[in-house]
Amino acid sequence: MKPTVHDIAVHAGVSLATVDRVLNNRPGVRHETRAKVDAAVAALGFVRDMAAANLAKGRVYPLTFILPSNDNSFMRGLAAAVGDAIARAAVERLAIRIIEVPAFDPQALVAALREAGREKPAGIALVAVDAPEVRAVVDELVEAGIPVVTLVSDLPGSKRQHYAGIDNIAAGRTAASLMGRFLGREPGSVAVLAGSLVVRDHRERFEGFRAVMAAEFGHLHLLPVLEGRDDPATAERVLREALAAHADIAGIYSLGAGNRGLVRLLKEVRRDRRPAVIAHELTGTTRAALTDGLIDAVLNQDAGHEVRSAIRVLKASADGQSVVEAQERIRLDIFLRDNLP
Amino acid sequence: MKPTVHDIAVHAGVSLATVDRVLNNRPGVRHETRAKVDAAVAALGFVRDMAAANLAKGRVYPLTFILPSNDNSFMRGLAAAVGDAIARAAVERLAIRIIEVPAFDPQALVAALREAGREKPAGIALVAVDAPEVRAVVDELVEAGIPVVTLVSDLPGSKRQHYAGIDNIAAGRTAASLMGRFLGREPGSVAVLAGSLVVRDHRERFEGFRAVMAAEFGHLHLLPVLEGRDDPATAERVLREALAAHADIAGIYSLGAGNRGLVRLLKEVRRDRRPAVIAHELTGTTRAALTDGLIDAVLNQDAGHEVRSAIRVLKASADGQSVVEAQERIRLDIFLRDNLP
DNA sequence: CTGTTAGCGCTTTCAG
DNA sequence: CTGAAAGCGCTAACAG
Repeated sequence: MKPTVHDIAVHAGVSLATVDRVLNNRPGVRHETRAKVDAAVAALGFVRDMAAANLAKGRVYPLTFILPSNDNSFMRGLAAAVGDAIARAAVERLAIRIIEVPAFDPQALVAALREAGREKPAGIALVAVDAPEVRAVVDELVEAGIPVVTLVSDLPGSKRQHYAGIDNIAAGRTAASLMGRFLGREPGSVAVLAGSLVVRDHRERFEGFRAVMAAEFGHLHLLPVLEGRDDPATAERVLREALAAHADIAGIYSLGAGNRGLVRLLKEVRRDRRPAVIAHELTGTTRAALTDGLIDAVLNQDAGHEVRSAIRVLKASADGQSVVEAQERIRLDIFLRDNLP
Repeated sequence: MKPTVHDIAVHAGVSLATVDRVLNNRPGVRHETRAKVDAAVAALGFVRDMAAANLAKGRVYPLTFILPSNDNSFMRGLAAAVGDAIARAAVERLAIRIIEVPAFDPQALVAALREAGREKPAGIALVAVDAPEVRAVVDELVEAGIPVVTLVSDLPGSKRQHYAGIDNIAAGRTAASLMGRFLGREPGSVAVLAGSLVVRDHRERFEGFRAVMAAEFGHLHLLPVLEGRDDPATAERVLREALAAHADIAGIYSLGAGNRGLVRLLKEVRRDRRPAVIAHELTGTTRAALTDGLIDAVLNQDAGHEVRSAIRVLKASADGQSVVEAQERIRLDIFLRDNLP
């Protein structure tokens, strides 16, 4: 039978209360007593029953999610995933609160983090904006003992516990490999449509894409990055101009959002002259385009998985437990017409 | 505050014991009483605290995994994943038992299922062999109230609760799409290396592959399937013969195991004459070959995810709970050199 | 058929 | 600094 606190108490010759104090590193226990308990724990191979502990404590995990109020399909999906988590909140002892902040606004994010921190939640998840002041507050929070994880967009160099998102450099490299393979040996130009290169994910994707294109597919010419601001209309306009200016565009890599504009444009292109197209995020638009043969591949991150992972990590971190590493690695999904979920 | 059994008891004007009886559909409660309790549950929005219930019951979930004693990398990985689960068994209230059976042997599998069933576990997971007698025992077990899930290889038409594995037809289709794209417009032959077409996964992958090749890439010629018996030496031999017989082989789809033989052979081929190669399962061999540029893409299923999913589903099924559907869909991973984990 | 009572393993007052 | 006792939400005998 698995040993319980009771067994530990007997073995160590102390009371339950003392065992509990030691187990939870609470003050008010003599060094020697502590040692006796530790010895008993080791001797009996005791592992705490977290479920019972949580029951006794009536513990709930107040978690705060800070999400950009960006209105694109992906962010809506992310918000929906958090909503799903809220639906399961009762049974998982969660109390999830969402704070919305304007996108790409470091100041707003800092303010939101401060606000979140004041309520001393069991953990905070945020879609990071890569700015020094954000890094500073995150570090403060972590040092104050509040676990923080970044979601979708990371904050490297900060003290955040974990990043629940894909490797964007690998995503860009993968896109380049696929593009190169799809285009074959004939020369041509490749256009890249980003939201904005001031955003870290987009910059990293481009970086990875550029690197592999240069190293492996020298016969393809990479055009200057087009910035579509994640906005369908803008994306359509800049792409239309690019297509007009460069007759030899054989491929398009859309690494940001706003793919509705891209797809509208693609529909106008004669089927046999359509470029190879790789886009990000499986949404209604990209899924339909994939099915219709307008887009050739979609690189995706699973928002549901990211949110569940963030929650698992925050919970575990809140009570000093470890996680199944492999389970928390967010995968880059590659969707073709044939393996749509 | 969340309502508890106590609140229900008061609201319904009955005792705790009666509430418990109703909640667990235990016999010995008058219809009217039952209705009162149900009403109270609905009125107060009561949700049972499974953690507390499990604590009171001292519940553990004895689960039985029936795995083939096949010695290939993938099956070893699967066994390792079950091993990881066993390591976490204590904290998750699991008692996992593994039964090994000879691969592809319906009789042995039937015997193992019978044996597993006699111990009345909380659930059974098996790598199915697609045979009527297996289907029959599985159905018996399910009807006897033991949840059953198939792992990696499904048993369609049976009463199994769930299939924790990839869609193999989609996998084959995806392989074909990639192959077609990789090869471009020039004609050529494509070889398919299977373990054996009597195995359902392999048959389905081939089916999907063939369908897309025929529909989309008519200029490519699909050679008759080679059966390598998931054995490196055999695979190497049959492939070598095929390459000798058909000088125009431009692509190889290896949809089974035994890729060590394939890779050995590929190393002999002059770099500029190397065919496009797509294989299944990310193992040491395929990973290295991917890195070295000998294999172009690897389709993979995450054994760890499959095992964790099977456990979640069995547990949930054992106590009549529902699962997060999206979380239990096993994805087909596509790995290129650039997105290796 | 229904209620009472004593736990499950851990935490938490409140006294010593 | 340490211990005794009550209780988290639920279940399981055992009586009625």
